[in-house]
Amino acid sequence: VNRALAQLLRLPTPKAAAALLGWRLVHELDSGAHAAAPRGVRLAGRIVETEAYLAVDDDASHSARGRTARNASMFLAPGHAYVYLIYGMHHCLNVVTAPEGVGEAVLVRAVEPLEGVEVMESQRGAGTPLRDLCRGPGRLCSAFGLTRAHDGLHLAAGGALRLEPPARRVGACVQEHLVGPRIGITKSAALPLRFREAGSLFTT
DNA sequence: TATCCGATGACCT
DNA sequence: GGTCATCGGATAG
Repeated sequence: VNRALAQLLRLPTPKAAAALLGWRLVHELDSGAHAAAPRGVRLAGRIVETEAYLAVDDDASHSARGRTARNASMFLAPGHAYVYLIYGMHHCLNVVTAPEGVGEAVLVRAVEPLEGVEVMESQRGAGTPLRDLCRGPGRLCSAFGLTRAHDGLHLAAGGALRLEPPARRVGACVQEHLVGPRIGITKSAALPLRFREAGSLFTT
């Protein structure tokens, strides 16, 4: 459906992770689903931090020990969402990459809030600083209302949850990104597979 | 069936 | 910088 996204997701996963910086994550909430959103609301954020998880030589990847009920969507075709529960209480959103059957994905670690900030605040807790609304994979899922119910959805199928290309304004595309080790893992911890926008105030 | 532990976040000092 | 909440998947027995 989205040619640019399909093309991006054909890149090797680390390159795709870097290229997703600047893209927008969009979630259109059902009308009436939230008190603060009586007519339906569009939540949107600009991706500023990602991590790549690979199918080979990556023990930190959920796909490292094969396909299970939990990680099945990681093996779907590129563009699907892989959403999982971590530490029994937080959710994390991944964008599936690599051809169908190959378990690779990009973890979306942080976005810069663009639209629907009031609803994000209501879902994250009143008084949450703007900078903290979507800084961290669990926080952004909380702000966007993402759960296992969104696991396996396709992000370029015109549904409520989708990715949209960077806006055509100066600075919308990420000019420069920083590369470093991934966060919160113990296995394959040294691999340089974390990407964040240089200078962003909204990264972890 | 039991045990271990994680791609985290909130709150404390 | 440390602690803890909280739970389901993976693995071992």
